[in-house]
Amino acid sequence: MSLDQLSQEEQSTVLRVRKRVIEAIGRNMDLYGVTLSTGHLYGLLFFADKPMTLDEMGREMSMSKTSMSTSMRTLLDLNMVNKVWEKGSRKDLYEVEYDWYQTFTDYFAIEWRKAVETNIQIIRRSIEEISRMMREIPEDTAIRGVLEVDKRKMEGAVRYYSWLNRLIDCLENGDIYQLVPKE
Amino acid sequence: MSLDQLSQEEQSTVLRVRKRVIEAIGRNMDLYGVTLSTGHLYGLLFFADKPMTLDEMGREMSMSKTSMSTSMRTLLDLNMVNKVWEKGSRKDLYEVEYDWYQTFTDYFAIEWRKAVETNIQIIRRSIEEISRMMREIPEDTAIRGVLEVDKRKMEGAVRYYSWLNRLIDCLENGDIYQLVPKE
DNA sequence: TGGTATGTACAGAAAAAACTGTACAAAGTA
DNA sequence: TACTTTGTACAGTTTTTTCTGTACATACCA
Repeated sequence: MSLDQLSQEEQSTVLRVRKRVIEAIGRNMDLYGVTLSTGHLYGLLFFADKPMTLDEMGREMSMSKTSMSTSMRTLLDLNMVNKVWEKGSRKDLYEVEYDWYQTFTDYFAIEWRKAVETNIQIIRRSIEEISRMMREIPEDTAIRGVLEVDKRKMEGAVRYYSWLNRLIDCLENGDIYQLVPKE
Repeated sequence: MSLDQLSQEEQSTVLRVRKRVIEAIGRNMDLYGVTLSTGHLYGLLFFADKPMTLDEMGREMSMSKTSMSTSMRTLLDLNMVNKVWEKGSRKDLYEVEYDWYQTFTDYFAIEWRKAVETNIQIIRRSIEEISRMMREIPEDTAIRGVLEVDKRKMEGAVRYYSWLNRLIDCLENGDIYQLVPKE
């Protein structure tokens, strides 16, 4: 059901309400590391009654096509919007992922998982290196103590990262809903 | 145990290993919305053997004191570092919060909670407004359909936010460790 | 109380990021 | 095949953010 079937006054009423919500959603999308204007684009798409093309968005947003294109790329990479295929149309169509639980999960599965994996690898390698050094150093020397402390700190970090990994697993496989049901 | 008890060579070895880890930690701190250089400062503090003052950090970091001051403020606000009081010293002392589980929880309790609360309030108010409008509009009109759809979308959002709120509760009260034990 | 050390506010400079317009590549259509 | 249409790469511009240095407020000390 499209907006242009409505009277001028009705349209502006609906748009005013939407705008406030779009603003609110967009403003907090920096938690996902996306730009305010990308957030607005997302909000626009959230209220769209059907998948939209870049041109349609441009009509409502006063943004360059290039900007919109890169914004959509960002949102696609985060699985926050989906590309929809419609035969007969050459244009790309976008629609928001309305399953926000999934969106939340994907964000962690994508961004946080990536960070965790890199860090865990770097730290493990560093622990290895330190252990190797320690084997070649006599006991009760100053450097041994320093290495010991550093190593312990890094081991703590690895333990935390492994927990975070398991937490993300629980998001992905849905176990989290046992503890925190959708309602 | 301080580094300057060690030989030049030993020091450089330790510093090389640390630097790689600091780099890794700092690079991914953008997930918490903090700057790369703030991340480096955090990393420096992570390996420090005792709470540090701004001047001590300045000696190792080549950053202006102002920058460091604001960085520390940011990290304090996120509960990622703590201010330590040591009598006899006029200087502020900072040390990292080594409980990273707590750090993770606090981040959500602070940043995400804030976003959720604002959005939930704005959306609830908008739902109210729409409901009020609908009561004054005859059935089976075009605008009613539009309002209906918008309302349903917003109700979905509220449901998600309430879930997120409960998830953050579970982080704060520790219930999360039933599902994902620290090990 | 005056003197000194310490952290931060503020304004301006530097750096980074976001945005735009053009030019082009890719893919569909006749 | 030539002709469109559509999305994106890229370089340059604008905007935003981060960083710095100075000036100042605060708190401690003698």
